[in-house]
Amino acid sequence: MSEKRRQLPPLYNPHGLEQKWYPIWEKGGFFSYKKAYHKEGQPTKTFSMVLPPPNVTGSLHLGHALNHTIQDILARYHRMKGEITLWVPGTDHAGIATQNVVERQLHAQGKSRRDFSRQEFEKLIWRWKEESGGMITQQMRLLGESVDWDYERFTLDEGLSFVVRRVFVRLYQDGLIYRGERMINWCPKDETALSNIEVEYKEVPGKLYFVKYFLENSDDFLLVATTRPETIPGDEAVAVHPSDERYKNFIGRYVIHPLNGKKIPVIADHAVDPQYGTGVVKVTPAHDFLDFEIAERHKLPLTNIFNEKAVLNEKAGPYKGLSREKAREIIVEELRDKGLLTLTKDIRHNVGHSYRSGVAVEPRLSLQWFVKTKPLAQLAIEAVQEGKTQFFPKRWENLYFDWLQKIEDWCISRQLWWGHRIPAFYCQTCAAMHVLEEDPTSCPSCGSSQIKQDEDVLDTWFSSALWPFSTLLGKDKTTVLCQWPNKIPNSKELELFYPTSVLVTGFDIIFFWVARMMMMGLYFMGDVPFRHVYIHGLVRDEKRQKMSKSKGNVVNPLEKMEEYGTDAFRFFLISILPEGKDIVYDESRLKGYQAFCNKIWNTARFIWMNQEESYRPNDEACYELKDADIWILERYNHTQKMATKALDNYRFAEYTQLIYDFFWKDFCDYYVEIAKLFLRDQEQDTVRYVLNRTLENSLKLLHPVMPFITEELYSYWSRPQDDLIIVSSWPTVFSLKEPEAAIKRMELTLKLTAKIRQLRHDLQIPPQQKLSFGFIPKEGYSLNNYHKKILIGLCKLQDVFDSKPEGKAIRTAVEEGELYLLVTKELNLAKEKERLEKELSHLRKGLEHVQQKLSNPAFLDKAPQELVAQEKEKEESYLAKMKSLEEILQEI
RNA sequence: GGGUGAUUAGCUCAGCUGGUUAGAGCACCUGCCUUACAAGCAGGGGGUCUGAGGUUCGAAUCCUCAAUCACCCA
Repeated sequence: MSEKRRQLPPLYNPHGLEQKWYPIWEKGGFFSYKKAYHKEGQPTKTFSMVLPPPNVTGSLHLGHALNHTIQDILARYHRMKGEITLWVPGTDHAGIATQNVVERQLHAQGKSRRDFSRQEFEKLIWRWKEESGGMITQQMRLLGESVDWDYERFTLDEGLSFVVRRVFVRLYQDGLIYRGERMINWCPKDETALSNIEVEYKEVPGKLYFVKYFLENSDDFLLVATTRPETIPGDEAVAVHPSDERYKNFIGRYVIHPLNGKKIPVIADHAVDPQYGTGVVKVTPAHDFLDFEIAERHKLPLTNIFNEKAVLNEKAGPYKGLSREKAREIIVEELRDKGLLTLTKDIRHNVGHSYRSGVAVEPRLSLQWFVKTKPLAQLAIEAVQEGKTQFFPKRWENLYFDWLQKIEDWCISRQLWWGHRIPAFYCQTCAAMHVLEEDPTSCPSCGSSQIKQDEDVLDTWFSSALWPFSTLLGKDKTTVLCQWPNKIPNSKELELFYPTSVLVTGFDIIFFWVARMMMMGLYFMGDVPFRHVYIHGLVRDEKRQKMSKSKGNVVNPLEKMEEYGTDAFRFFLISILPEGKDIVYDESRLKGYQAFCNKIWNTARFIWMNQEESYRPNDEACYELKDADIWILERYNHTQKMATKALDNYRFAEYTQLIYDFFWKDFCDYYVEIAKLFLRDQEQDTVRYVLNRTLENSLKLLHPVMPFITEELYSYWSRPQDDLIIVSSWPTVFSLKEPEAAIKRMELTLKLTAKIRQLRHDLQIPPQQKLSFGFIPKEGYSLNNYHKKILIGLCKLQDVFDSKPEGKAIRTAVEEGELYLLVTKELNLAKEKERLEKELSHLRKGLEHVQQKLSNPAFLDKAPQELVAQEKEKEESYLAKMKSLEEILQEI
């Protein structure tokens, strides 16, 4: 029989594995649920996820890498468990971000989008999208994501766009979408409305200006405190708190506007904070949320003095054409000249900024579209309260409830050209407005052909909110039309996979996305969009700072994958993932997991070096398992159970930790070392079987987090071509008949191993020098030749005797018996003595601890009897150990 | 101002329903190129679990207060 053995290089090289395996998986249809669906016939259990769609403009950052790896673990795990698994990928058109990219390009050519028609500009963006939009999906392949590319979606696909339109029309018909003139947050840079949650409040330095407003026909004045003097041209009143004694007499009188001399009233309103500034505020109804409310109550005129770029307009009179910053300078100057500015005070205050552009938002009165969110929010709250959707970790539910309970109407119109255009049509002839699923050719009211579609597009998050079902309805309008919302016939995917099993996302978009998907899913599908929501934290740098391009502390995952290998990188991300907290990026651990990959590689290498290439572990053969075999299989069983449980509970770091410990410590450090002793003996078949099976099952346990190396090594066993680890079944436990006695013997062997190694080190006996030990076990313990062979092998011994060896011997304390080292020459015992004394004091402390408990009558009385018995046992064991230690110390 | 979370070894973190002599990785120290792996092997040091009270037979774990830090909302 010619022995052909597989030769592997001694250093694991991850490069090339991604490129090798990913196309095999993708082209082979292994990511497609249909493979399992057709195999199994009628599905028993399904598993589905939708990927949070990244911006089509974006590239893979660390946050994506983490988020996607978590999902890939889940997808691969459930697929291996035999569940019909669908993971839907896709990208988001990202209104402002994408439009900005193309506008920047135009700007570089000295142009703006206004130099083009809307259609031309849209074409430019589409062209850009086709050219560069696929970058992130290519990067996702590098990460190994097992998404079903057949279901790849883009939020502006025909089908998805049609779903958006149908949803819009329906919500409008149901009175849940309306158009109205309201105060909204306006971004002067992008020249569009934003929703409330797209505004970030940042504490910035500012000034509080104290300005005199003289009373009509009087030398008396009210001192108004304001942070925004540039809005003074829009003032329509000054206001005080109704019960503020200082100003009671002024209510109902008039003051003279400090700039234009207009007469404006002094009003009383509860919204005024008497503690703020002087307790007198100016009211600028069109430029402040609070002032707008006050103005509504007091029927004040709304004077809008800014244009869409936050430049003062003709209503501001002489200040027309000034930017808000310039206007502030000039107005402050003018007030100072007039002697009306009495004081300025440096303060720090919160100013809203656009989360996209970063510029200060301008509260602005304008005509916009809104979703009436209260009724929808109620559905979303109840669904979570009833447990239809569960958050992991659970505490995130509080944040979700909080937000939904105080939710305000959602401004969904954006003054952009890139996105889903609002399907509202205005008749130029009869002024009627129609909201329609299909573009009309004439006005449904008067028949006029003079109709115009609304210029605005929808907030990108509006389409994202539909993602869990819009993606399952088909890419084209026709498939959507025949499937939804008509219940029959329904889409097969919708039936199989909605509600999706779990949504994986960061806490920062619970409001933006999770809550809104809940609202839309419940309203349109009658069920929650996902059963579970797994929330993970943000990745931060070593100093716990958020990573951002401007800080220059971004870590590029692709570089790290290149440097350390994708599997190591994935394992790293998951290992440092704390439950529901932010993640601190610590690269030293990444290096450690690179080493782990190498360890796996070399373990396989070792195993293959010792067997023929054609070797397959045969489950049918009758193996006589020895103690070490039983021990390692039991350790594996334990790991399998715990790791499976960890995955089922979304405890990802625990899952990786368990396998890491098992593989490296139990399997490599002990079992493989033991196996070396038997691989040339009679027992070799058994040992080889256990080595192969343990490795194989470990690879399977590892596959979800380390897909490439596991697939590579799995392929080295001779097996049918289509038998890939990605579609193998999740490993089960070995059935072991009454393994306890074997495990007990094995544990003693390993304990003696540790003891002997410790002694050798303490006595500074070089590793090469062979030693002899005698071990006399207490009753209930025994060592046979098998165990002795292990001891001899692991500890480099000459021999192990069953009695105290002849000649000078040093005794060492072990619970299970007496261990003697045969001394052949003078040894330095100082270090050993020191260690024993330390151990003795340790024991003394432990004993004290136990005796304290046992001397407490309340403990004996109230604690469970088992525990008391346990403590008594402990006490005895302490005493015994101490006694033998003391004896040994005396002997020394 | 309201809320949430954190505080455990030099660093990053486990420790889940109270019962361990408080764990891991990295870093550190000592000794080894033992033919799978020096990206390795063997051994080791290091913590009054932020502080103060309380509940309990028993607290890193539960409660209260305080301190510090972080994040979210206004």
